[in-house]
Amino acid sequence: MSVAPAPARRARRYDPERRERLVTTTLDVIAAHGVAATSHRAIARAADVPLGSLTYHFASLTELLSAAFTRHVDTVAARLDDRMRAAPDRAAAVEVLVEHLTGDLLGSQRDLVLAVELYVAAARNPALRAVTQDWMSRSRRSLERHLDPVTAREVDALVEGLVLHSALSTEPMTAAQIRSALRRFAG
Amino acid sequence: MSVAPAPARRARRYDPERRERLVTTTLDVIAAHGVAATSHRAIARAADVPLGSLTYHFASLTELLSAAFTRHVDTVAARLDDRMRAAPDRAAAVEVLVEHLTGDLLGSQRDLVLAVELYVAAARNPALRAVTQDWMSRSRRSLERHLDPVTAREVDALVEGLVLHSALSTEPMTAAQIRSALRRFAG
DNA sequence: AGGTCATGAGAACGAGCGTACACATCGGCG
DNA sequence: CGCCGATGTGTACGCTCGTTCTCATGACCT
Repeated sequence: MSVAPAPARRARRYDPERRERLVTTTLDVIAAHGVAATSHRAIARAADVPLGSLTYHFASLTELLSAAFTRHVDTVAARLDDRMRAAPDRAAAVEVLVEHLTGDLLGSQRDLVLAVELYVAAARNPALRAVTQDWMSRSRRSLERHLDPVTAREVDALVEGLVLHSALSTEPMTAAQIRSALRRFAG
Repeated sequence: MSVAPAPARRARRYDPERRERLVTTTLDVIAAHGVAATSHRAIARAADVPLGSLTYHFASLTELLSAAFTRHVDTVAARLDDRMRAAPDRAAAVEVLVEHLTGDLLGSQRDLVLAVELYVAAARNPALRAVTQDWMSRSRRSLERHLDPVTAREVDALVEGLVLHSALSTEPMTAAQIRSALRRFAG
């Protein structure tokens, strides 16, 4: 008779980029299933990694969530600021904003969902609130490249509301409606 | 010797309003600790009621959450509509909106928190999304009493963004800033 | 070449969860 | 008055969770 089958121990893998990959996988899981469903085990499954690996690379789940959201905010904030910096004047800046909203955010459900999920999580988790604050201040600073501070703040709130509406409404606003709303404010 | 102490079974209580009380207690727990922390056991503790009582009155936790949010939305929506209906003209309606935002929503952290928590929960729970949709459509209809549909929709999004900003920002906008933003749009 | 230690793997623990269920109680109706 | 079904109570089950721990492995340094 043959020996009993081995306990199917997974082969050890040399994986120097694992920590990095865990961050991006975490963002994927959040986008797909929400923060509430983002557990160590869900991430481990998605990254095809043993459970223990997560707490080895990140002291706690909160730390991992924070790292993931920080990366996401960095990406979006940098993209917005690059575009705003490139805009020659106020009118162009408004167009940039329209494009930013209709093209990137509303275009990809992913960025939209991540934004809302971050808002949610931050409401109860102080560690994540720092990330939200960072996002808000960077966003506002980008807007102030071409708008006065008062207008910038108001546009920022409007944009936030548009994002939220589009994420939750069954009939999101069209690009034309968004352009009209922004022009009314800052055009 | 005396008999062993009774197993401390809680006295049965005649409590005809319990179902009703569970709804309001659920809202309290959500406001205090967030939807994510709102479990059967947390509600039972807060309402001083045994665990089994919750599943007796509500078939599932989702059903209880839905009932609670529905009640909250009804309250806020009715209050807003009453005030909008009472406004004689567009200018008065804008003032009503300012008061609605600065006085009620932003004044009480409670309503603010409940709004954000509902947004969050609805993003993943279809049963709750119906409640959000109801809130959005009723809110928009109230605004349309004095504003044209396009403006109403934009103001609605702006208000949503203002609520979100105020819920999460460490330096929320002042009443004067909010008034200025709304006037700019609909004044 | 050999030893070491960062890294990887898997099992286990204790807690909290939603839900189901068996049993106790009693207001209200026949 | 006597029962019965609506209501109230406590416990148990099966599950998932975050975290901890032990042990294996092999890349890198001397």
